[in-house]
Amino acid sequence: METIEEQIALIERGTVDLISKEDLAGKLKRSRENGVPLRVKAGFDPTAPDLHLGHTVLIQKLKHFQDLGHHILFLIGDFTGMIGDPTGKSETRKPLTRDDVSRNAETYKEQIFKILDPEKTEVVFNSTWLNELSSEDFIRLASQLTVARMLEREDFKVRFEHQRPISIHEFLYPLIQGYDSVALRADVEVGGTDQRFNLLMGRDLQRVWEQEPQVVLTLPLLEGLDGVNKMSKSLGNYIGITEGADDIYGKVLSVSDVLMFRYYDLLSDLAAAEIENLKNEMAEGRLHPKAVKQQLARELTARFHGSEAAAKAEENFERVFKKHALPDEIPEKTIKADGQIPLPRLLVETGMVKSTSEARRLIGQNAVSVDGEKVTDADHNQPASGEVLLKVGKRRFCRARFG
RNA sequence: GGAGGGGUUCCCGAGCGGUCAAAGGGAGCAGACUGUAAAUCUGCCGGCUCAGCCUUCGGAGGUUCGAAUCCUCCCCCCUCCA
Repeated sequence: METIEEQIALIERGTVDLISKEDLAGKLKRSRENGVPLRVKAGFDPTAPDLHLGHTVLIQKLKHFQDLGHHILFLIGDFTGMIGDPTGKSETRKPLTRDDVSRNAETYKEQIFKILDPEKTEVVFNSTWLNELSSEDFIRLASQLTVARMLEREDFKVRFEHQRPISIHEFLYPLIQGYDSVALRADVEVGGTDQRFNLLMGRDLQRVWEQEPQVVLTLPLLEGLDGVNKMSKSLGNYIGITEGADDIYGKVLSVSDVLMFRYYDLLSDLAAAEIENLKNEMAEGRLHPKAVKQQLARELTARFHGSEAAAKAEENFERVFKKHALPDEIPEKTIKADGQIPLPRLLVETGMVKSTSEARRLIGQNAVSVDGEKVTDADHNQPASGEVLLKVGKRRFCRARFG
């Protein structure tokens, strides 16, 4: 069994803030003594059930706690979802229906249980207790904090200074998130660095309710594939954890060398020393950057698809991009046509391009081949018999069968 | 309640009666180069039966030979004053 120090080391790894280590040590010690696991809370937005690697930074951390025997409270903010975490530009969201919420919750479970142990994870919804609060309760809650305290939050402060609007309800978000910790009697809350203020709010409110303040842990936001913006679905720079093995593998490999080590630090299960070692070997020219990246791609692909699928994805990748051969699985489409069919139309019907205009452009750009032969004439008519192999760009393949 | 500023193609943002499918940037796509990297360079980037045609500039009407550009009404967003 791990010593308290070893537990702290694992928990602390990769974190930006740990408030505070003393509190954590105290809680771990007490947990050990009376055999009661710590209650570890993390909140998630009910509207984005498509998890990507950015979310897994946090989930991996929860896994660490779980591995140490603690209890995970996976909170779905179906109530707070109505407000939306203030960013200054987001509007109040449309309330989700009960059906939406439960559907999204199922999707969450499907995904997080690829990493977390369902037996040791409790999924909770904050509407459960928040819907019970009366207007009076809300006013009492709001009376606990001052406007000045709220304005300490970076986002509010900046907007206030620039005389940009802050809606009253936006103040409620941190309050409510903090109150969730009270309701759940959380010992620890984990979140992104952008959540620091909200997480600390939990400590303040727990003190008001005469609970021991939770330990706050923040984790860095993972950069997306572009290496600049944070990974997010709306920016399209993400690797979804439900994506296929080939896609995950390919996307990891397309990441820049600088970003690669960021991913190593935040996502890999390798010990910090091993990562350091890889970095040195590469710097000294003993390891090719691509080999290092491939190792990461294998690890992450294997996490969601198993090592066998990861190995296969690597094989596929090498075959398609290095030897310019075909992937082992090519989507097939049956196309209705008699005699012949204009090539742009064929490309649209197979779903490889959005419009005939786009098809014409791509043909003009030397990006289209039929049965391995480049076609450069946009008015080309394809004889519609048997089947043909279509290729657009480097990675779009389709086998069209005429029927 | 009063005053003012806006809504343009995926995003930001120019345009302010014809030369506008609409500058510029970003994103995206393709080609070159590579390690499918990154960076860089080049091209594309509304649709179609594609040297031509059709549909776009918050919505609906109107003026005009001609409107994203002018007028009217409506919807929405923002700022300031109260």
